[in-house]
Amino acid sequence: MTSVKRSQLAEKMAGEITLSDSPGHALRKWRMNFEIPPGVLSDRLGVSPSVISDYESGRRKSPGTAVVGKIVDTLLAIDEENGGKQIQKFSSMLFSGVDNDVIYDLHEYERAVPLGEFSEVIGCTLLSGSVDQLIFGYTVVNSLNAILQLSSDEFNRIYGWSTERAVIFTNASTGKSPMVAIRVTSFKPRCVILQGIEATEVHPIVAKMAERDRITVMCTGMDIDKIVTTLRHKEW
Amino acid sequence: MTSVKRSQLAEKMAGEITLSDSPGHALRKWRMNFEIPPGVLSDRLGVSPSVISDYESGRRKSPGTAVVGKIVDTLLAIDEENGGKQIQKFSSMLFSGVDNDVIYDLHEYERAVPLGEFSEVIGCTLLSGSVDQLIFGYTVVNSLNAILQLSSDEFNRIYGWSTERAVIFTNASTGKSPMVAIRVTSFKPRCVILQGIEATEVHPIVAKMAERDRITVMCTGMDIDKIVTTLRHKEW
DNA sequence: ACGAGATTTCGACAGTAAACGAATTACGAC
DNA sequence: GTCGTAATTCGTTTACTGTCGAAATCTCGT
Repeated sequence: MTSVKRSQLAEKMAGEITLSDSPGHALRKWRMNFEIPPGVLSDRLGVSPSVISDYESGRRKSPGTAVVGKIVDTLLAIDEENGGKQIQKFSSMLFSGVDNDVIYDLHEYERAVPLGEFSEVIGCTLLSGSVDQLIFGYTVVNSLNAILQLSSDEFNRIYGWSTERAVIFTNASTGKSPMVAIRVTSFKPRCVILQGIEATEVHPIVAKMAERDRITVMCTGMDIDKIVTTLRHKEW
Repeated sequence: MTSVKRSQLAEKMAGEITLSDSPGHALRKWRMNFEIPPGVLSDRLGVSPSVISDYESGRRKSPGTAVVGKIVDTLLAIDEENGGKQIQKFSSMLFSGVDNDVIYDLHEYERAVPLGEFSEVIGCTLLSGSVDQLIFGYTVVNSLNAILQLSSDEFNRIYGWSTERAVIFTNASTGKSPMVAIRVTSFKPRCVILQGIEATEVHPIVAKMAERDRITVMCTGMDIDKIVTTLRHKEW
């Protein structure tokens, strides 16, 4: 399962390293935070131990994004194999109270994605509105109940960095509650996708509410894990 | 004034760009988010416009951290000059509800900093505990009142990424309230610094409470903006 | 205090990033 | 549709990254 925590932490680490005056020190700091010896890291990266040492000592003043990314990812991967203890430790610093339990996945694309294509790859049926628009990311909301109990401040977080996005509600029964949740807040996503439900099972009021906020509504029966895997790794 | 929002956003941007499969696209995305034309960016960076284009088109597959950092910083600088509209727009995504008003500054160092040196550069007088230890960062808390109203979840955020840090309370009167705030929570910083107060003005109970949690307490009369500037840019 | 293993330093080198500037193409305004 | 400005593409140069491997150095356990 793709972890929001993991990618948030990765982003924080990469950001800190990249902005640092001495990326080497930042790199070392994080490796030490994860309590991973240089040798283990270099093994996993398939490079000689001297490489790690060279970076950390600052011999390379401005390592490329590829290297930084690979190192960050490897640190996290090693930690995950050991039970994710450090990721756990840092997770309280991320995303305030809203985490995995509520948001199953949240992702921003680097360019505008045509909603038509997006919906196609996850097998959507159009219920209302137009598919002819662009989105920049998506959010998969896991538990509607949990969402309803969030403070408005926290709620806004499900919108990530742009409301030009699709919000996917898992295990919808009639689709009414998700639409109510959207209705009562001021931020409107471009598109709502109801997962785990057939077009015929959707409550008729859903289309009405959607039109009022000019939101496109679709449904899909595809398994949620398959959806997430597809959406995360798709090259648009 | 150093803005927490600004550096948080910078970190997010840099992280996203660094971890991206195509840093060029991420770079472009952010420049466009800020609505800054390539020419303006290149001017500000003092490079030819083709440089920007080359990065964004992906001719450089793995730009160095220095370049990414400079571009991110320049985008933010240009936005700030235009009133910080975009920074504002994105700030709701950062740091949940806790922001500038409460936390005046928050910073993590890349290596352990001796508390002795740290306290010396900001002109501290030791009141209780030992100066012979290491810290990894600091937090400047602006308004004690605001702090007291935070939820525990939010409160923990003042600890940043490690409790091995100094927490500086501005405009202390007797130092009692800050210590109470610390007392009632489970996370303990290594050191509390009371700003804007003389050693003789500190309430005697402060030392007692500090000993109980084994926290070093100091005070300083140095101006808070000077403190922040000093601490941010100091090379240890 | 010794030695094995881990870590760091450093010379070498191939490949690529960083930058320029000229040539080309795209985009608005009229 | 044409002109002018802005943006992109691309050839070229220089400097530095990315990597190795050998040698030097550090760090523990006994």
